[in-house]
Formats: sequence, structure tokens, C-alpha cells
Amino acid sequence: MTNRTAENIFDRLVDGIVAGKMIPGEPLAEKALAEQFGVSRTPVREALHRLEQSNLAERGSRRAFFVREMKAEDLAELFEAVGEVESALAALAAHRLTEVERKTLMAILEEGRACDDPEAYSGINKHFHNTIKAGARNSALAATLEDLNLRTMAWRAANFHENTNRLATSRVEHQAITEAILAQDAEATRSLMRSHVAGSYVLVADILARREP
Amino acid sequence: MTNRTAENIFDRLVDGIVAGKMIPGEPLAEKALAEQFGVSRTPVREALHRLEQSNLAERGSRRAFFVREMKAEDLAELFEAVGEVESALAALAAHRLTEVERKTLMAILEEGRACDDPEAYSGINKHFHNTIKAGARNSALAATLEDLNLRTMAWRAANFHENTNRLATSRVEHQAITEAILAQDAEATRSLMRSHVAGSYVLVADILARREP
DNA sequence: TTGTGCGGATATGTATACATATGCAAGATG
DNA sequence: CATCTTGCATATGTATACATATCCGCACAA
Repeated sequence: MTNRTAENIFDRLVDGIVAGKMIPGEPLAEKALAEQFGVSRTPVREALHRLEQSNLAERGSRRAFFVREMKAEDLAELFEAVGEVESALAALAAHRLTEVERKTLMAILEEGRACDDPEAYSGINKHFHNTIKAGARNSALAATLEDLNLRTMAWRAANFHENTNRLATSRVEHQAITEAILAQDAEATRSLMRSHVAGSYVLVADILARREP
Repeated sequence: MTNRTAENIFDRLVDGIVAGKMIPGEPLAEKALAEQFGVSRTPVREALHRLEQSNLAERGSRRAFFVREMKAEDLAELFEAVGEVESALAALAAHRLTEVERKTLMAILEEGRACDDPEAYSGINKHFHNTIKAGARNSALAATLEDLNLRTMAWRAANFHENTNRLATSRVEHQAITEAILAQDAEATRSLMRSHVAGSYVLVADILARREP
């Protein structure tokens, strides 16, 4: 009786969209998806509604769902929002990190220094941001960030693969953020984190500019 | 063929929870609600899922929905999150408000000065915050704030009715925030807005402390 | 008396049938 | 020939029937 089917459909749809297999603007018809996944329309409906609330799908006329179009403008807003929320979390973390987490952060920096593979570094990067997010001790804000990040993930992924230059920059910025956190300088932390996220957006903007000239 | 039924159920459930008519911890059984509203389980299911995503309901064992319990700790996190997001929006608005919006803001202050009725002031307060939210030109962040606010609304409402003292304080703080925005001082705006939201929380914390001693 | 296990009751998950609204196309009419 | 109207096709919204898992109570045994 578990909700596994609907959850499963949702996850598969998210994967499809995030991986870019489902093109923005593509219609998400209940019947077609139900047939494709071999289930009835009911769990598909549920998954689509969750997609809408996650802002990965939107509704057009006839109440039909579509993969959400991402205009350059929307993406810029999204990254700005991520920057604001993540920097707020980091500022809180500056005063709230436990000793264990501080050591974790330093260990992550060390690990990052020894890593030249963009793929592997992506994991280290996640660990870094997750540690800060957890250290802020605010689950409401953390959940908010996760929501926002879900929508930028596709772009971040595309980004890291194309650009190894970003790796070195990221390393330096992580270093600076860590230092500010360890110094419990909330305002510096906030400002550095905001720039860090904005920096990761610049590349995305480039990709976007090349796609829609 | 509109989605009116499910939407309607959702709104009514939100109202019920926000108005405090549905007690936290109270089970939300599909069948019972369906009978209560005179519809089938299908739209009720949809409404409950939306409630869950809005964090107004949660699931227990047996996958049943309950009105979400709000511990003092959770509420504190929530208000902190609201403060961070709303202050971020205000900081952005400091540089992005249109001339029309600036004048609106000043008009709202004027209106607030002439208002001693807490009920009416609540509307003016909303208008003030909405103007800033809109002026930030970031719909993703604005939507985030709305999500968070939905969950604090019940407490804010309870609050304003009990305390007329808060009205004068709010007026002064709005004045200060407006001045910072008009001066395009993003950092001052951010800091003032954060305190403003935190201040509105203090009263909620008092109510909470009296309820759970 | 207490603990374990089985079975019924019940609530949720899924499938399907039916209702209804929207869009498109074809035909009639000016 | 253009435009409006009408009807059908199709997709979503809702209701209901069926499947299945969880919980509770009762009985039986240690």
C-alpha cells in the first residue's frame, strides 16, 4: 500500500527533466505518461501535481502540464534567490557550526585541494554546501534552499562538465568562505557566499546566451 | 472541467488550519473529509497532498495525514527563515523600486500614521510588505516568502489582535525601513527588516510560552 | 497474567469508468 | 471567400470499485 508508484513516477520525471531529456515546453499528458510507465493515470496525476509545486512543470491552457520553460531571466532570478538563501544559511552557520562540523569543513577543503577531476569535485562541492546548510540549524530555510536548488540542478550539472576552470575558482572561494565561517564573521560569510553562487551562475548565463542568441 | 473542487477543498482546509479550527495533530482522513465536503476522495487526496507540500500537514504511520504540529522550536526557525528571506527581498528592493512604488511606500506610511485600529492596520501592514516584495523583482524569492508566510499566518493573526502595543512599534520600524530603502542603503534595509520580522516573532514566542509551560 | 499470533476492520493506493470543458476542424451562411 | 457556428475528438476532473497494508482486538498458549 506504499505510495511507491507515484513517488517513483515523480522521481523519474524529475530525473528526466533535470537530465534534459524532457525538453522545456514539452507537454506532459497524463494518458501518454501513464502508458509509458505502465500505470494508471492516478499516480501520474499525483506526480504531475508535485512537479507543478516544485516549479518544474507549469500549466497551460486546457489545464495541461508542460515542462517549465526557463527563460534566461527566470534562471537569473533563481540563482539570485539561491544566492540570498544560501548566504543567509551560511551567515547563520558562522555562529552555529559544531566543532565536528568545523573540522569536517577543513577536511573537505583538504580533499578539494587534492582533487582535479571535475566529476569527483562535484561531490566534494555538494558535501561542502551540505555541511554549511546543516550547520545553520534551520530546517525551514534548508528546505527552501533545496527547493530552489532542484530547479537549478540541471544547469549546474551541465556547467561543471563544460568548465574545468571553474574548479580552481571554486576551491579558492570555498577556502575564503571557510575562513570567514571559522572566524564567525557572519557578514563576510554572507557576502562571500553570495558572490560564490553568483560566480557559478556566470557560466550558466554564458551557456544560455549561446543557446538563445 | 475546472479544478475548482480540489482547489476549493485545499483553500478551505488551509483556512481551517490557519484559523486554528483544526487542531494540530488532528488526523485528516480522506473519507471523513470527503463526506464533510460532499465530494469524493479524489479531490480531497489532491488537496491533502498540496497541504503536505505546503508543510501545513504531515504524514504519520499508515500514511495518514495530520495537521502539522508546530513546536516552539519549529516556529522560531520559521520566523528566522521569513526574516532572512524578507530582508533579502527588501535589500534587493532598495535598488530596484520604481518611482511609483517609492511613492506608494510613502503613502502607506502616511496611511499607517492615521490608523489606530489593529484590524485596519493589518491590511496596511500587508500592503507595505507586498510593495517591497514586488519591488524586489525576483519572483522565485517572492514565492518562497509566500510559502513560508503561509505557515506563520495563523500566529501572526492571533498576535495582532492581542497586542495593540505592537502597532506603534511596527509604525516606527516601517518608517525606518522606508527611509533606508529610499536612501538605497541595501545593508541597512536588510538589517532593519530582519529586526522587524524578529520583533513580530517575540510576541508569538510569548503566546507560545504561555501555552506550553 | 502476559505475550504472541491471527484475523477482521479500516484507511490509503491504484485502476477504471464517467462527466465535462476545451480546441480544432469542417461546413454553412453572409 | 471569409467568418462564425456547431459538433466531434480528446484531455483533464471526479467518482467509484478494487487491492493491499497497517492497526487493533481477541483468543489461545506459556
